[in-house]
Amino acid sequence: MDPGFEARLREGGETFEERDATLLRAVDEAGSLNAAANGLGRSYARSHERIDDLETAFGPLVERQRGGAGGGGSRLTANARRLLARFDRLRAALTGTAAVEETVLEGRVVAREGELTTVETVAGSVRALAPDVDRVQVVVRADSVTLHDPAEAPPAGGTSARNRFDGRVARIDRGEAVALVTVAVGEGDAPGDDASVADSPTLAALVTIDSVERLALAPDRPVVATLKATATRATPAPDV
Amino acid sequence: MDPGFEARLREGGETFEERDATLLRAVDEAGSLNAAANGLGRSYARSHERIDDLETAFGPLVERQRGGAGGGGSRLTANARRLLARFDRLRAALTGTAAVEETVLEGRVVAREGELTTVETVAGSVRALAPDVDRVQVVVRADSVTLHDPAEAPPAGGTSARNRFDGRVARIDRGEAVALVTVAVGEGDAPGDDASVADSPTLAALVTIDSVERLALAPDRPVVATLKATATRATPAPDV
DNA sequence: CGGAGTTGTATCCATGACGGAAGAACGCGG
DNA sequence: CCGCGTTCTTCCGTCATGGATACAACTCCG
Repeated sequence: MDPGFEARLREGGETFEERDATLLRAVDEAGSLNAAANGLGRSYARSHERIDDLETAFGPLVERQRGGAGGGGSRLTANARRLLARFDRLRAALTGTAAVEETVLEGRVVAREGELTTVETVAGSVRALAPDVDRVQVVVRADSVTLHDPAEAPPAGGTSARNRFDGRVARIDRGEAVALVTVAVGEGDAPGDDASVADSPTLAALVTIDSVERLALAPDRPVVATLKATATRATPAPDV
Repeated sequence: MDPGFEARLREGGETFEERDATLLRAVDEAGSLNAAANGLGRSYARSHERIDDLETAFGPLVERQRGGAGGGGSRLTANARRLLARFDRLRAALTGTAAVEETVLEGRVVAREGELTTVETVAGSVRALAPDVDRVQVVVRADSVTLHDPAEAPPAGGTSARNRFDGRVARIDRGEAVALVTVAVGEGDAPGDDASVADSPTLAALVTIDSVERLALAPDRPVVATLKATATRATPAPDV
């Protein structure tokens, strides 16, 4: 079951989406709306209409010229390029979060100040942004977990990363440039107690290969994981 | 222009989306598919068909019972509840990234190891995940920036947060439980030089009110911002 | 001056999605 | 044994989407 999404930009009742982005890009490459629509296997008339609609909401997108050398053509405006870049950024951000590994911890809310809560989980207590229910799932995205050398871990008061877990490396999955480090964060496990590592809850952290080497990460090495409360979101737990 | 998305879960050619989630939730509340479809203003026949299709891809979702007390009814399976929870987590994660403030820095790629690059920007050099182009926009999400007390900032080698900026607080926008802190990260600005703060590039950081107080953050106070390379994504810059 | 290859604009039509309606099967309760 | 409110199944009308086609307008070029 793989997660996905469809990115959108809304403005003035009109929504710009993937389909529109590919159309604009095709116009940019082909130099004419006709060729673009043709190349995409879409009808010229609809594409033309679509661009008209988009322009009323997002401002001028293509400069059209009819007649002339080669019969004319269309070019993207600077506004259109900015729109495309904005759309790309949104999609990149969403792609990141949709694709990245995540750790899910079930727990219950034990304190709350507005949206900010303290959630008690098997891995200890976590500060997270949570909706107004009692039992929640805390979602920790692997790319939001920072790992530290225990000797040099920042003191609890000196940083805005308010969640801190002492743990030990359980596993390292190396990729090309990044590595997924699984950290056992069982609360009361004594160092050297093998059984506890196998059983304790884990937290996945996505770090660069570089960091793996700088921190000399290896299975069973102690490590400190920190994560920001504002990057930690909770959702209602399923009441099975 | 506000960003948005449509979350999806794909499995076996079928895609589960918002519409389906609301249908399942309505069945859960109403206790019968008939009442659910009716309440949503959707046709029973279509809703029934849709659930059938979803079940062939995602496994059993509703236990149907026809006849009996009250004519029967439908209840969600545990599988359906897990699916809903999974969908909620995805949506929550996407909502977070779509809604959060972001800082965009233009720059050029000066080094690359696979997907991991070093990008030179006005705010200094940043390690980020970037596609294979020369000029990029680096996107830094405010909830991925961690702030530190300069005196207690972790040494560069002892943490997996590989990007580090020394700066000063430019502005603090307090919310209910969180605050958006704008940090001036100009490279060579001398402390006390007011003009440089106004001109230098800024980085937005989303932290809890709590952290604002612990770190005694206030305009013009020095602060260290760190962020992970794996949470920093770049996209091609628009070639205007 | 005509041809070429566009941009505009209008119209037709195939397809799919959806609601509405109608009817059969079901099983508990009165 | 009958009625009720479901779940199932089928058929039809409607609407939105989008391709296909046709045609006028335009302007540079040979």
